[in-house]
Amino acid sequence: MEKQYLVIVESPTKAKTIRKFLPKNFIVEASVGHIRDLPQSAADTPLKYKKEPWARLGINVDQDFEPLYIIPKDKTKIIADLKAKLKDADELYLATDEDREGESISWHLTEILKPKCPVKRMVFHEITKSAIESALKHTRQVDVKLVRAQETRRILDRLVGFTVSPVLWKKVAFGLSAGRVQSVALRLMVERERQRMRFKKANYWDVLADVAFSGKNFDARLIAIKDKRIAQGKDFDETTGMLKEAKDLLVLGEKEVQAIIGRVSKAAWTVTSVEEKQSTSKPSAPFITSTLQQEGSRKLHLSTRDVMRTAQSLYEQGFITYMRTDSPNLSQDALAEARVIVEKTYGKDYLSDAPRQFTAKSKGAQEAHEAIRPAGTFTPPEKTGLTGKELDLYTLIWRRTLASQMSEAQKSSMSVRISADDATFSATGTKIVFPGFLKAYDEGLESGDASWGTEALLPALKTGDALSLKEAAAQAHETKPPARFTEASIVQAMEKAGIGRPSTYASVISTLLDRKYVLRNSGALVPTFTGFAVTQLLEKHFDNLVDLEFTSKMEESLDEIAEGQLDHLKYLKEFYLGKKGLKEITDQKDKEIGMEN
DNA sequence: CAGTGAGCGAGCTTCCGCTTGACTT
Repeated sequence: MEKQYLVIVESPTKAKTIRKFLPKNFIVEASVGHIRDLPQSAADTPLKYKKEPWARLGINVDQDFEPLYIIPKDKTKIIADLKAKLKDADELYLATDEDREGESISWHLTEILKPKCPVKRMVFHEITKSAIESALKHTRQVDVKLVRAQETRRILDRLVGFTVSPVLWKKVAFGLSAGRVQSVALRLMVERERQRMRFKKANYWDVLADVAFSGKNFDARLIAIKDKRIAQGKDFDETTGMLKEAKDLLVLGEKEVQAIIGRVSKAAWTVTSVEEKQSTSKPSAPFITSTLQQEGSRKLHLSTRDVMRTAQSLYEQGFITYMRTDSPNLSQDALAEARVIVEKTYGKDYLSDAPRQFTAKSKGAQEAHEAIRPAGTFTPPEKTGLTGKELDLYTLIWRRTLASQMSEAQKSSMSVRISADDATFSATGTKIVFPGFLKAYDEGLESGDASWGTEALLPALKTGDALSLKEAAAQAHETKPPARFTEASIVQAMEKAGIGRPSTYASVISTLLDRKYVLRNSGALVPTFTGFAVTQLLEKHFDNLVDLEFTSKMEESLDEIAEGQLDHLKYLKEFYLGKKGLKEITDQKDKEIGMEN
C-alpha cells in the first residue's frame, strides 16, 4: 500500500494551495495559528490550578517559570481533526513558518499530537512546486533552542503585562493595561503631544514673485537681501519660537516686505546664475505589512484594520501572497513574472537592467514569508473581476510590485538665482526626463493613480537674461508643530524601533483606542488624559520597560537563547526575581505610589 | 413568617503573537 503523509501548515489557505502541488497521498492540514497558550483569563484556568499562588500569571515563577499551557476552546476541534488524520499517516511533516513562532507551533503540535510515526520539520519561503519539493527532501528536526526563545518571549510578555497592569488598576483606573509593545507605542504618541504643547509658533514673511521670460511665467521666491539670508521655517527653534542660535539671518515683518516689494517693482530683474543637475531615483521595495498599511492609508484612506481585512480577502481568493510579512523579498518565479509583465505593459525601456532584490530594513525582521505581491501570473487588475476596496488595494500591490523591477526615473533640476535691486530671488524647476518606474507607481502622490505631471518647469534660462516682473506678493508664514501620529505613521515608527510584529500592528492601535489612551481625530491619534497619566506613571516607576530600547535588548537576549549562549532561566530570573527585577520593583512601587496619593 | 436590603467577601480585569471565523457596531 502507498505511504500516507500528513503535512501541517499554519494557514488553511496555504494548505489549500500546497495541496495542489503534492500527490494525493499527502494530506495537507492547517493548525490555524497557535494551538496552545497560557490561559487568557482566570476563566480559562483549570480548577486544579486556581488555588496556586501563581495561577493568575499562568506561570509557576518559583518553579523554573514553568508555563501552564492550555488548549483554547476554538482549537479543540482542530486538534481532534489533526489527531484523526495522524492515525492513518506514516510520516508527519511539520511545515509551520520558519520563524520563532512557527518553530514553537511545531513543537506544541508534537507535544499534543504525540505522533508515533517519524516526524520531520520542513520549511519553505515561497509557495511553488519546486520550493515545496525541495523542502520535502531537506527536512530537519524541531529546533528546541528556538522554541525556548519563543517561550521566553511569551513568558516575559505575560510577566510584564500581568504585573504592571494591576498597578494601573490601583493607581489610575479599573481595566487599564500596560505591555511591552502597547506602552511604548503610547509613549511615542504622548511624547509627540508634549513636543506640540511645548511648541512656540514663529511668524515670518517673504515675497513670492511671478516673473516671465519670453512669454513663460514662473515663480521666484525671495531668499536674501544684500547677501543676508531670509529666515525660513527650519531656522526657528520649536520650543522657543525664536531663531536658532548662531544664525545670522533676517526675519522679515510685513512692513519690511512691503518696502522690499516697492523697491524690486521698479528694479531690473536679472538672472545671475543657473545651475542644472541630473538625478535619478530608484523604486521602493515591494510591499511588506507595514508599508502596505502606510500606503493603503495614504493613497486609499483605509485604516490599518481595513487594509488587513481587505488583504486577507485578496489572499483567500488567491490574488496575492501572504499579507503578514516583514520580508520585501520576491521569489525567483515572481521576479521572472514581474519582469515579463513590465515588458508587456510598459515596454523594454522600462525594465530595470537586472532583477532588483531588496532586504529587510527593520531590526527584528524574521523573514519567514515573501513580500506582499500578486500571486501566480500577476493577473492585471482590470481582469480580476474585483471591485471597490479590493480592486483598489490589489491595483496598488500590482503596481508597486512591477515598479520594483522597473528602470530608474531620470530627473533634471534647474536652480536659478535672480537679482532685483538689493534682493536675491530663487526659482527651481524639475523636469522628468524619463519616468521609469514612476509610470507604474509614484509614492509621492496621494491618489492611487500613477502620473508624473507634477513637475514644475522653468523656461530655458541663462546668466544675464532679463526677466519681467508680473506681480510680487507678500506672504505670511507661521511655523507648524510636529504632526501627530496617524495609524500609518505610528506603525512606521513601531517597525523602525522593532516593536510589535506584522500580525499585531493593527491590534495594538485598537487596544490603545479601546482603553481610551488615544482618540481618533480625523486621521490623527490624540493621547487622552488617561494616556498621559499612564505614560507618566510608567516613565516614573518602570522607566526601563517604556524605553524604546527595551525590545531590541530583549531580542538580543532571545537570539542568544536561540543560539544556546544564554540560559533562558537565568534571563527570566534576573528579569523578574532579581534584585532590581520586575517583582521587587512592583512590590516596592505599590507602597510608594500609594503614599503619594 | 416572608421579604427586603445592608454589609461583606470573592472573583475579575490585564500581556504578545500566530491564525480564522463568529459576532456586533
